[in-house]
Amino acid sequence: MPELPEVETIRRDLQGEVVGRKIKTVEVRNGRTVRRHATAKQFRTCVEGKTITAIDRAGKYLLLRLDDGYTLVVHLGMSGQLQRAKGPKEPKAPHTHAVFTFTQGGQLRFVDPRTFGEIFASAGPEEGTERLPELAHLGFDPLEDVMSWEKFWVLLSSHKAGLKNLMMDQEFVAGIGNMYADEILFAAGLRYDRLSNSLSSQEVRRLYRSMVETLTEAVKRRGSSLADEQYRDLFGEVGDYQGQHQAYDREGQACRRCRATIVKVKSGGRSTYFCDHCQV
DNA sequence: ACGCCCGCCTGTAAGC
DNA sequence: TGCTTACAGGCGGGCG
Repeated sequence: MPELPEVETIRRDLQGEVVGRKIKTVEVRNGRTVRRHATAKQFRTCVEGKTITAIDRAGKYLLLRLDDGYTLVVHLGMSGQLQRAKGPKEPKAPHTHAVFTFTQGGQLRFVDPRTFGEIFASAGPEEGTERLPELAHLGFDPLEDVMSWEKFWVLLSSHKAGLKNLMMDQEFVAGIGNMYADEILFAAGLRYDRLSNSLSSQEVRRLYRSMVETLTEAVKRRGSSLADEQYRDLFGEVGDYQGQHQAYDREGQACRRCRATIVKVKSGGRSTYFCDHCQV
């Protein structure tokens, strides 16, 4: 499932591949992927004929800036992929739901078997504002928005929630999903069910540092591709961070730090992996 | 305010 | 062997 490191990897790929290109046509091939527009035609008029000027990211959202101030927003959901294609003759993968064709040739395709992803165009951001109204609910971005650990402590203690639930809450911090939440909490030596307002200053510092370092390292390795998921970058290549995982998807295996057995529990309907010895 | 559950959706894998 | 069931989870919404 694409989380911040996977989305950031694709953002960097897009920067080199589609910035400066003009969208000639958009083909919408199913009724679920393009959302927040009355009709697919209304969406098409928002993006056709426009040139992509920059690629930004907010949490797990990709933001393709267009030359008239519009933003083309892409969320990959659980199984979404963006694929670069040379042209219309290249065979389309199953579940190809949107195809952007550039005037200079070449295509950008959105493929998404589980259709949890979405695409929409926004007229924003308004002059003088930074954030799209549709994404106003998102919390700070762990890599884009640097903050002091003291400020992080204030934010943490203003909630009384289980640490994992809070780290996955996109309104608190944007971009962390089930997999990286487990990896971050392992690196910090903290259990998933510790209450956010119960941490010592040392634990807060460790959590903040673990969040930034884990995500940074995962970006360096171009994200995680597990056996049961389909994450691929813009060129169809798998990531390289899954081999570095300490907790996620390692039930029954030895903890790489203390050799105790990694435990799997269900929390809020989600699988949670942790070391009962290293994480307190 | 927070935890928890559901529905959405398909591919894979385990179970009978 | 073949069908059924469980699981994977991002996100929004509802409920206690």
